[in-house]
Amino acid sequence: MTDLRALLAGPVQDAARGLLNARISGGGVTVRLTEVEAYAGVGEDPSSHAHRRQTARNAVMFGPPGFAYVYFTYGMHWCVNVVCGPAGRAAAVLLRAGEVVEGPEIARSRRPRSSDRDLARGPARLATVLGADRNADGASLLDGAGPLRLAAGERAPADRIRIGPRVGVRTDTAWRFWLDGEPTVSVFRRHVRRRTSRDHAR
DNA sequence: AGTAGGATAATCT
DNA sequence: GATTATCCTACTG
Repeated sequence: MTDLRALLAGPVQDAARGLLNARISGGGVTVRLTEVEAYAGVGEDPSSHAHRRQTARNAVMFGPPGFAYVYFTYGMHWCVNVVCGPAGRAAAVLLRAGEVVEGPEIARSRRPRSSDRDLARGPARLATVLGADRNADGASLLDGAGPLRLAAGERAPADRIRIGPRVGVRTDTAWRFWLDGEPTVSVFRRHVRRRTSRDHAR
C-alpha cells in the first residue's frame, strides 16, 4: 500500500504508475485501475488541456492534488482525472480503464449493452459506470465528502507495467501506463483528424 | 482485425 | 467556425 497523498503530490508520471491497481469508487461501484495517462501543465505538454493557460474548465488542474478534474467532450462523454503535483502547477492523470470489482449489477445497469469486460474499458465508459459527471468536477477524491473516492491498491510490480504513447492525441510522448495482460485495458488508437466542413466543400 | 462515419455540445480561437 | 484526452455501429476482409 502506498501513501496516496504523497504519491499524488509528486511527479505526475510517478503518480500515474502508482495509480495502477488503485480503487476508485462512485455511486456504489468500485473499479480497479488498469490503464492511466499522465498530462502535464502550461508549456510542458501540447496535448494537455492546461497547455496554454488556466481557464474556467481546467482551473482545478492548477489546484492542490487529490481532487477530480472531470471534463465533458465530444458532446456526450465525461472523463475523470486525478489532479497531481503541487498547487500552482497543472498536472493530472486521466483514468482510462479498469476492472469493476464492486457493484457489478449497478455497473451493468449503467451500461446495459456492455459486456463485463468493456464496462470500464475506456475513459468515458469508466466515468459512466461510476456515475461521474459535472457533479464530481472539483471535488476531493480523498476526504470522502464528494461523489468519488480514491483508495490505494497493491503496488504494481515494475515488470508488469507497460508504457506507450497516449491514445487519441497528436503528441506521441510515452505517458500511457497500463498493466500487462489485463483484458480491461483499452485498445490503442492513433489521433485522427476529423473531416471538416472545409474538407467537405473541396 | 481494421477502418470509417456519425452522434452531439462545450470550449476555444 | 473549428476542434475534441470518445464510443458505437456497420461494413470489409
